Amino acid sequence: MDIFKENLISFIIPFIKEKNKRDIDPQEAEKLIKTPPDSSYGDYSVASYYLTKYGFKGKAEDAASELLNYAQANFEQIKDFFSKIEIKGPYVNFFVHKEKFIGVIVKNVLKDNGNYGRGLPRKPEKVIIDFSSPNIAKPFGVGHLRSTVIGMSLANIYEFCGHNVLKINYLGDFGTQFGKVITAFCRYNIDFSEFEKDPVKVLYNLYVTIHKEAEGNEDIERDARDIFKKLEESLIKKNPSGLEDYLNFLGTRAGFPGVFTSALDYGRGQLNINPENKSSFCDSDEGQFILWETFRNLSIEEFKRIYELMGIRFDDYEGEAESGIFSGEMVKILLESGFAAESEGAIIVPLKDIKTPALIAKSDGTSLYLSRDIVTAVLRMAKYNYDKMIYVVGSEQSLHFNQLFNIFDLLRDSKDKLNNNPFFQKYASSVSGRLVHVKFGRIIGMSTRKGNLVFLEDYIDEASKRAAEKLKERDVVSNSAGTVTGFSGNDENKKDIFTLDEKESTALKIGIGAVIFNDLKTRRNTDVNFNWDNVLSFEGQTGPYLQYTVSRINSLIARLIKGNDNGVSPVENRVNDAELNAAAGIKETGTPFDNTAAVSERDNDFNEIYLIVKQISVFKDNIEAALNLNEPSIISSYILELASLFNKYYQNYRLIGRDYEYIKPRLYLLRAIKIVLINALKLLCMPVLERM
RNA sequence: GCGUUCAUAGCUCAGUUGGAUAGAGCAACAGCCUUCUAAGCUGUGGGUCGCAGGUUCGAAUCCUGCUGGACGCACCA
Repeated sequence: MDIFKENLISFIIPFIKEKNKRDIDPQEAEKLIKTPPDSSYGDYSVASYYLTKYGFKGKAEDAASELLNYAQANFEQIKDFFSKIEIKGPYVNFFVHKEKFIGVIVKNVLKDNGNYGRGLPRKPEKVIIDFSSPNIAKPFGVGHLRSTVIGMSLANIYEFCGHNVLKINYLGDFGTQFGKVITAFCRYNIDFSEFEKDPVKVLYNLYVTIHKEAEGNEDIERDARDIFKKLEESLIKKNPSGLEDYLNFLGTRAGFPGVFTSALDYGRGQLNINPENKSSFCDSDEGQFILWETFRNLSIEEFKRIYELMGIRFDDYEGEAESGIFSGEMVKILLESGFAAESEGAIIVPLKDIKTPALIAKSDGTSLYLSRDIVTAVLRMAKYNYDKMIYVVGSEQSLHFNQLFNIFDLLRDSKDKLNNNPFFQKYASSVSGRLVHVKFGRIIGMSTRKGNLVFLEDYIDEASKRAAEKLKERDVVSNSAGTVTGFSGNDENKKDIFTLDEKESTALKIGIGAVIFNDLKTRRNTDVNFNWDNVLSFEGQTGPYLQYTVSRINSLIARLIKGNDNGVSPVENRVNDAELNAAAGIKETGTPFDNTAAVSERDNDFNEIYLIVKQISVFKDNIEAALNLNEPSIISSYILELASLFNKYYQNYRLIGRDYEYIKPRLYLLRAIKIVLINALKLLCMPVLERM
């Protein structure tokens, strides 16, 4: 919120208090202030419909004219900030002092720079964001991309708003599916040279093949389950400590041997498996365990390479295996305390709101997705004592999370039943109310030409290739004078500005930008209709458009500072407080404003500049909305609008050739726009380019 | 069948949480580069906000029903 709105809020509070005979705090009063749909109506408005909720009797129009009378009588109090008040039907519209508004906002942006828009919550929370979470032995597909970019963006947003964020990648490294992969690995012939080159792809193909074969073959399913059972048993045997000791360890962080505290601590497996020694791995439980470790590590290395490429970082890698170790013990506790019951040989937790049984153990006693998630939430509570934990997972898993959350509600509501297991009770009963499922829609209709799963890397490659083509097109521009190298002019600045390496990395960043923004631009809950033409078009509401806008501002600023050949003197490249204040028309001491505004209301570009600055001023509000709704797309829409406003301005008003006094405040404005664009792009994990 | 979720321009989507005249981008058409990067800008056309009721000063937004789509529903994750 800007100081103009703050001023208005404290201005109307006494009025409402008097009429309402009741205290009203600023947050409540803020809700009365709306932004009119068109700035010609004013900058802020109070719709009198709302006033009727505060003790005003009669028609809204009458309340409006009462407010107008009050405002006019006391105009003195706000005259530094507002220039005009108008009434239009039931609306009372306030017009800010635009020159001052521009000055103040631009100055704030330049002063705060990378921190512009940053917020400080009343109470910083410890927030765990669990996202990406790919399955090992499967390639990183576009399905995981959504979780990855939404999660990473949310992490950035929470951090920017002052919370303590922990980014966790919860690897799908456990379960019957690995029984299947091991079965397949041992059953089929492996092309080991291929396996060395791209192990994850080989493992994925094995999984696909065995999955198909298993459809008409009960034996394969059974074998896979058996192998998984032995895998889980081996893991438990290797980690003999009980849940109680482990929770105590996590709670106190005392030294504790034996159990993994991070997925990266797991064994590395055996990296030189070959046709000669393959059967020695397949034939023993220990060997199969080593295979599992090996597949895990190969996958993690592959994931890390892709994260690196996209600029994604995690604070911790965890794995389902860690929770799998303790799943059996947890189930036992829930059975003894009466939360769980046996049903058809398996163990379930009966829930009153959800009919679908919540399965927490299979009939063979092994763990399930749900049971591992229960354990994980408890382990993390001991480890981190989080205030909030966000799962960024597709909406198709809503039922799973509803079951999970309902189980923790039960554990809280009937926590006395856990009295016999205080170590478990301590953590499990406080989980409820802190878990959030941030779900997102599916990506529909994405397939390769062969109709298969699209690998993320191929997707990025495709986009980068397209970007490289566009960069190349710009190398040679033909015009009426013939063919010229280097954009459309003969300015030395622009000739051959890219080395070959630079061109390649630029194309890659554009490609990544296109891919990421395509996923973050729509509200996360809607399914994304995938369409190659849409993704590979870089015009309009796209990532490259935003990156281009930043590059364009850079280029313009550089030219303004340098001056040009037409005898225009260069503009000084100085930003210090005195300069800023002068540019903003602000006196540092005494009254907040003086009468000299740097951009004048008489300038023909004034209104466009004002609209840009107005958009800049609501950056923080948008970040807060994005945080409250866990919705990065709010920021996407926001910068698209800002970029569009700038591009319109750029196209319609020319700066080069104007005199110094005219250019200077606009140079500050350009810097402010750039700062906001970059801050926003960073929140969306978009690569920022200096030039393109 | 039960549950979750969605339906806004030809296509892809916004829509300030119930407010002023429903907005963008693609695509189509007509323009704008010897002067700040045309991945841009300007203009034109394009709407029964799925359908029917209800709630009230006021509904794309809230409630009910219907239609249509997506997803989920016992030992996968």
